[in-house]
Amino acid sequence: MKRSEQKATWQSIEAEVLRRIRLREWAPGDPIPHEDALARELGCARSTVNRALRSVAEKGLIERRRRAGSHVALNPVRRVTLNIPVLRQEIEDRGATYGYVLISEDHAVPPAPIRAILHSPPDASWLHIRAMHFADGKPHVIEDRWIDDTQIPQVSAADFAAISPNEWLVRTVPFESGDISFLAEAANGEDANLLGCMTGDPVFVTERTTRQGGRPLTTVRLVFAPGHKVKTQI
Amino acid sequence: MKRSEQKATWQSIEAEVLRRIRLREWAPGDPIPHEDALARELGCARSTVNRALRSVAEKGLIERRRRAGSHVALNPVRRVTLNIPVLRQEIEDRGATYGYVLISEDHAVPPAPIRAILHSPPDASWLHIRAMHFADGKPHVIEDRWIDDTQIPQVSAADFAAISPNEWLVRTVPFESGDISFLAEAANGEDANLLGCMTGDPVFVTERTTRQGGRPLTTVRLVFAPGHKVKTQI
DNA sequence: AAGTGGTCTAGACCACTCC
DNA sequence: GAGTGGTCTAGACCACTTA
Repeated sequence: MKRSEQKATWQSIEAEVLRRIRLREWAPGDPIPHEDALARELGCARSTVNRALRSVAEKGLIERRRRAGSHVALNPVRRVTLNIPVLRQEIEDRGATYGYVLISEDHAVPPAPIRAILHSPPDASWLHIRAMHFADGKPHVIEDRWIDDTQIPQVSAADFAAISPNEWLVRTVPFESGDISFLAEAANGEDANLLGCMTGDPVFVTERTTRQGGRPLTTVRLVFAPGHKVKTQI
Repeated sequence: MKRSEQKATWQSIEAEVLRRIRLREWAPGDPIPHEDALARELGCARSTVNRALRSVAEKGLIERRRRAGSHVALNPVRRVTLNIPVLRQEIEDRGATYGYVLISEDHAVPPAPIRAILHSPPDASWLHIRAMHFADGKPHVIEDRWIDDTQIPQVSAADFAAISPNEWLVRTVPFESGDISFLAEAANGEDANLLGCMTGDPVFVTERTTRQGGRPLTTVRLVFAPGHKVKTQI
């Protein structure tokens, strides 16, 4: 590899490492050369090798541990990144016209399954909002959200007839962590009615809970109209 | 910020940047200080600032362009990473016993929708495999896969009665790129029969196509048993 | 044309782990 | 205790953009 090369970039180092892993020059479970050794072999600084190997590790193809070195992963895990934009953005990015309608807004005690998610006592009342998002006038998704307005007092100033909770929260409330689930469900009567489909039709559902300092701030259930697909690249 | 500090780490710089964005010290759309300025202000090297800002950019909270500088993103996009392990691994990681059965293996011309995905001429024949994966003896997912065995000749040596195409391919075939979709569908009669559910039950479906040098190598459709959830952290 | 982020280098120290 | 990856630094050059 010592031809009339340009300068080695970390991308080129990464490509070389990926090549060796793909061709089983370095087989699953094998240790790979240390950063120092690779730097010498490939004619670059150790930090360049470090940058490349970090990228390979992020892809799940090698595992790195201090003192133990780097090993080719035994169980290569595919890591996929999903972009989750604000719903309005998602619709407009597809060239469709965005529409939004508030369905209901009140305070209520969440049903048991929601309480479990929120670690909420059986008598605590949350802000409950239901709304719909449209693409080109057609129902796109139902937003069913519970908000802890004791933790987010500014919420009382929000006008959810004009801006969706989805968008308001993203723009207003800093969040720390959360979890997301994706699942398939049968549309219940009310969902079907709102989405303009038949009861029992399969619908794609996203459940998301957002936390701050370990405490749930809000949990939302998004029920997408039949036919919705989430796509991404590997 | 010039108290008796430890040395500034890129994580601490990142935390400070995130704090300023959250508190709207730097509002959406605003330009943020240049790397040089931040390095001076926070008392560290520019490369440390660079490392921190790159991390913030990966999270989708700022946009960086040469010459134009870094700006707080107008539409913060949540980025979520999904881990997609080999099916066997996924089941065993949950503490369940993995089971696998080959249903059918033959050569056939794919139906039109699959041909479209594969950019396959109307008369080309592909290797078609159907198989099932079990968790603790219960049907977990149907694997319905088409493989281009002209591009993957080694496939003739694989024994898909003993190892699933899913696992064999991950372990054997290097891939370059691909795409994944997630959707909800109604179980058709055959799927329902295999999964032990009712026809029309909502099922979570994953469609994945893998390419090498732009050419599709394989496309697979995974039909999960009702109740399946994909979970991840933000 | 000029300014900003992207990257490389060489050297250094440190933190974590495994022996 | 020793070796490996993790990170910081100071300086440099480059690539890309936009003014």
